[in-house]
Amino acid sequence: MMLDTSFTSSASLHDGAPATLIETAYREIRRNIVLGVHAPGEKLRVEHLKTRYAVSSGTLREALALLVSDSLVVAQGQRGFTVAPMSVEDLEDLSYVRSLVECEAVRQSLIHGGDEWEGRLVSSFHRLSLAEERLGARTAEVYEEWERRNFEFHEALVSACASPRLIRLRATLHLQAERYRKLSALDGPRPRDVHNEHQQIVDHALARNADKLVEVLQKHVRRPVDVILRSNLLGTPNADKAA
Amino acid sequence: MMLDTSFTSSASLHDGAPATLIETAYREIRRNIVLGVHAPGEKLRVEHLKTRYAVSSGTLREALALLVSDSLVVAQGQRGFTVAPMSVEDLEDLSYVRSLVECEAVRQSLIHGGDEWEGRLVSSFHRLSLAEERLGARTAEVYEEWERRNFEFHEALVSACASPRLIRLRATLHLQAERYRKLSALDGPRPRDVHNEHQQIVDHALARNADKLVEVLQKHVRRPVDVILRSNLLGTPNADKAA
DNA sequence: TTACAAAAAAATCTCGAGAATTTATCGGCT
DNA sequence: AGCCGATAAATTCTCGAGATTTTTTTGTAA
Repeated sequence: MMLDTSFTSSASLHDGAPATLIETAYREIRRNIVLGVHAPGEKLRVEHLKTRYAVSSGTLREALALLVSDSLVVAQGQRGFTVAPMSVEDLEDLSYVRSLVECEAVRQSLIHGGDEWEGRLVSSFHRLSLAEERLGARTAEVYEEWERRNFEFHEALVSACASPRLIRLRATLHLQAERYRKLSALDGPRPRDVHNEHQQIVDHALARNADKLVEVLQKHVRRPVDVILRSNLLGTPNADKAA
Repeated sequence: MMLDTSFTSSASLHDGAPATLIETAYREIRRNIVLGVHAPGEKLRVEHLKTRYAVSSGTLREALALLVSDSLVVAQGQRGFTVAPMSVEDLEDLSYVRSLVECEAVRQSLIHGGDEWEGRLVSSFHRLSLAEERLGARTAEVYEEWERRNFEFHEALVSACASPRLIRLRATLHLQAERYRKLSALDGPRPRDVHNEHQQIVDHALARNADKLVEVLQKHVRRPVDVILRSNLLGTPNADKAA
């Protein structure tokens, strides 16, 4: 059958076998959740989605189950599936855990990384920079390509970490942050700042300066929190507390 | 229908709705994987398992998908499901990540924990101690009850941590370690030592001595590694290196 | 004897329909 | 008017059979 998935270079989670309908549906739904087509908190009714994604209920349920393991969908027995809600609290929590995991992974990567690792890092940074220059276009395709290369850059950064678990965990958390990142990009898109941060990351990494690197990385991870808090996107529950 | 699951007090993952067949199958299979009924690396053929667990293929597939998110089962598209392999490397990796997560969660718990938290901790420790005294019996029921209370104890320890994600992550990792813990219990079961460690954990926690607590906890988490390495359980790949 | 290729068997993946449960609607009562 | 229970609709959960793919077996040739 071989559906055209147009996912030739996607180095994403749960890959290795993009040939099943489950996998295809999984990716498509995940993409639509990240893009906001399926809003946070929205109920994902199997009966409706099966027509949208042109698969049977069983297939769809399995795809949704995969999304549950990514924490992008929540399932409550006998009451169906729901898009994972977004909130300031969740973003805080996510950023906190990300910071913990990402920083530790980077430290390990710095210890074990050799020449090939540096090569991968520089290479992915270069490709990311190229995508950054095209961000002015503001089309969905361009943004998604940037997002993909951003993922690959951060993956390369920790790729010398000796712990497969930590690497996988980092990837999952990175994916969860994507929705928030996209939200924060709506407000103050300062690609220049982001580029500078990435540049600093590379520099400190190549200089093997772990403490400086972690410092920048922490700020980098927390950036969406600050942006979203400041712009008051997302209903801040205690926004009226200032009164 | 309401099958008798005999899981009355199980405070486990993916709970909240144990009323579906998927959930029931999920728990049963998980239990059998942890108990070693389904050996590491073993292929989980849906056609065979559907008779064993008396559910249809679709239901079984969904239950297996849930186990994939627990990292107890690995799925490779178009080639079915397999019990996650066990190895010294994996144990090292798991213990490393567990140590990272568990220690951070405990530190947070120590910061935020109040009187109710101390109450939960003392209470769960007491119940765990009671179960420890019965461990001489060496029956499966007694061991499983101990394992359950051990889980609850460690959960209570981090229960004041403000990060839901970190708490859930800890629980997942704890579950993954269960197979190795059971294996290490086969060799040198020194319940007295384990009890002492738990006692120290409680003492340092109540004394709010974070550094000491983390120190003990790290040793505690790494214990199975030492035991399994020493007894040479699991095929140590370079065991013949000593020759 | 070993290697290679085609056929057979087994297993997975996929589907649509039926049973059980939850949610919404409507009528009656205080 | 507002609340509560019964009926109806919608949705989820579950199943077994059929289509694809993978694995094993078998036969043939070098």
